[in-house]
Amino acid sequence: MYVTLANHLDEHHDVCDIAEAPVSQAQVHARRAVSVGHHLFHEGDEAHNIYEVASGLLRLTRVLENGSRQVIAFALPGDVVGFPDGDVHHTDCDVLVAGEVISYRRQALESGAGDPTVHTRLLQAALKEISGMQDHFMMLARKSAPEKVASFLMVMAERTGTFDGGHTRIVLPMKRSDIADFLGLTIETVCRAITRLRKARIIALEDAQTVIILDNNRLENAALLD
Amino acid sequence: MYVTLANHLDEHHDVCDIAEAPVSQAQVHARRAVSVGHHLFHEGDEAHNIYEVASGLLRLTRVLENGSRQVIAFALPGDVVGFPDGDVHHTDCDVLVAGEVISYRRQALESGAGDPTVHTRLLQAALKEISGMQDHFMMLARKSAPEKVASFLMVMAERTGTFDGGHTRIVLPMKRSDIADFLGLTIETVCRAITRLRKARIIALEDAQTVIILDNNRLENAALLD
DNA sequence: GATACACTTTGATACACACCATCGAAACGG
DNA sequence: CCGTTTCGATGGTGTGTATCAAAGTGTATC
Repeated sequence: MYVTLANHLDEHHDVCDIAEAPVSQAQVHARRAVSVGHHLFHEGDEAHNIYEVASGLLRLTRVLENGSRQVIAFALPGDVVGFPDGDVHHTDCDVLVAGEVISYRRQALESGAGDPTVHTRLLQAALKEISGMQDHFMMLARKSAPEKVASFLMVMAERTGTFDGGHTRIVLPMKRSDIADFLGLTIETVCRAITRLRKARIIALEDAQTVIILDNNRLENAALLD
Repeated sequence: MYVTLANHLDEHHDVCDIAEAPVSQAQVHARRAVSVGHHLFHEGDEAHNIYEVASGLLRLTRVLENGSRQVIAFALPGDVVGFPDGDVHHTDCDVLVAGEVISYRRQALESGAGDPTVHTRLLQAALKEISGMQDHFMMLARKSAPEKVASFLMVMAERTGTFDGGHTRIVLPMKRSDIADFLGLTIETVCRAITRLRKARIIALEDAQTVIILDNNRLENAALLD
């Protein structure tokens, strides 16, 4: 199963290792709390920092001329966001779930002169991002609506799911409109896909934000509904 | 107008500057001719090199479990391809138009220890790639078929177009199926979109591969056809 | 507890695009 | 020269998803 969200770094390399590692260069990075609704940066802002999510959930968005919005990615703990294009950020980034981020100076990525560990780490994050986005291409271009929603749930389960009585429980902190804008669908289509998964007893909803995966296998091949 | 193909490097910094620059590190890069049909790498291959296109046209593809193919990008002169995910390539890459590529050792990107000029250049190419792919997201997810085709023609015109009696001429070396797989459409839909643009006198076809842009303005807002 | 608002869900309809089939043109090989 | 193949273009049909509309659910406010 490939990852369609922004990519997590090597899981064996815990975020805290970095955040609390001895600082070899002054001002290389700093941990910082962020609250819901706060914008880390806007599209067009000069890019001073790159951020690694320590906890919480970020949303990266972009707006088309016609006003339609695309959610580029949801950034979960371990993800790195804010890779600049030239000198500026090319997406908006705001906070959906409060948490902490580690900010790195842009130079930590762009120059090999600083801490080589951080440099390599950020670089690998950028490369993983490219790979993950290519996966996302496949999904946007080639999957049906139910397949997209099922894939999304699978990825969220893999990354944020908790076990609970033999089943996996997922919390979806984002709104249906965010999911729709992430998958290239409408809100209604997302709802319907979820409803059909529910009626097929593949998933169950505790509430609108909380999904229980009842049948992982069928969720994987969720193209064949009804 | 944003770029939906793989991203060109700074145009003022000609490819040849690098290719023929004094080599400060042995084995840093090598120029090499590639012929039509040749594969530079396959998905899953161990990634030894990163390639910059000097001339010709490359195609990056990926295949879904169900067999459907996605063209991730067409790589034109100035583009860099083959950014690894971990140790392996995550796309296929083959040659659509013969030309020359400059191959760099993967270390030239991943380690800051080598030639810093090359390192920075490859890194910036990777960052531009991320930005360009985000643009491509917008197109795949949010644009209609005619808009996608029009955008594609605009980008090709911008990058490869030649002027000819007041109009821009574009050569499309790839097949309709490649364009379709790039845009997330079917061959038929691409053909029909082109036909409608032609009947609306926005473009003209010299032959199937050669497009003349008759009305740039209307091509930009090509949602409103008929 | 009543009202208001935001969000989710469900229903009905329309249409864009996929799918299937056909045909013409060009390229190729015997 | 003519069969074969490949590619592009076009027509007809079906369906998945967008769109429009409205009801349902939860949460905050007074």
